[in-house]
Amino acid sequence: MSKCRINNEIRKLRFLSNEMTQQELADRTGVTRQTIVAIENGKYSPTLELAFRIAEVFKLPLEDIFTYQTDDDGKK
Amino acid sequence: MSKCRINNEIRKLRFLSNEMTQQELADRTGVTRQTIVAIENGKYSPTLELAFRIAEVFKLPLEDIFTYQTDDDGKK
DNA sequence: ACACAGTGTCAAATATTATTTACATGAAGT
DNA sequence: ACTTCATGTAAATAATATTTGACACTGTGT
Repeated sequence: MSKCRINNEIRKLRFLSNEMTQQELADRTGVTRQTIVAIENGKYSPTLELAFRIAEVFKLPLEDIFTYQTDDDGKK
Repeated sequence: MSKCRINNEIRKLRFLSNEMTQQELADRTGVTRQTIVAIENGKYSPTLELAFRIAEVFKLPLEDIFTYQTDDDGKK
């Protein structure tokens, strides 16, 4: 198919949320800090469930945090 | 925390999409039919990546297909 | 009766993601 | 210099998602 990737705004959103630390986001989503680090840095993408929990912390729709990039998405 | 679950409208959407079969959705998302069955029937939730691919097939935002139910979600 | 398409399920194997533990760096404060 | 805090990384392990292959059930058509 295509090399589609998932980007996320977690790091940005942490800082906009009163500079929330990785540890706090980890606590609030029920995972370890290392998991947050891995996701922020694109090591792998989270399960749908974790993605929803993160979205909930920031009180944003999931797609405001994670974006899926397709090839035909014509971004220049 | 809470027993939060992820529901999906895949089965419904397949029928609304010209009665697409599980096999066709599987082909279009690059997974096996068993994976689609398991997700439709709530055996487990897909990875974020697969969720995005499914959303793409139906040309709908991810959150129109998968919904996360929280305890405090809109309950009075 | 027979074949076939669509679906459900099950078990075992593989792939991917999550967790733990531990160590490292830089910035800020004492 | 020393400590604390936030962050990055790596390896081993646990947990979950996905695949493979098989078999069964129902409805439809021949």
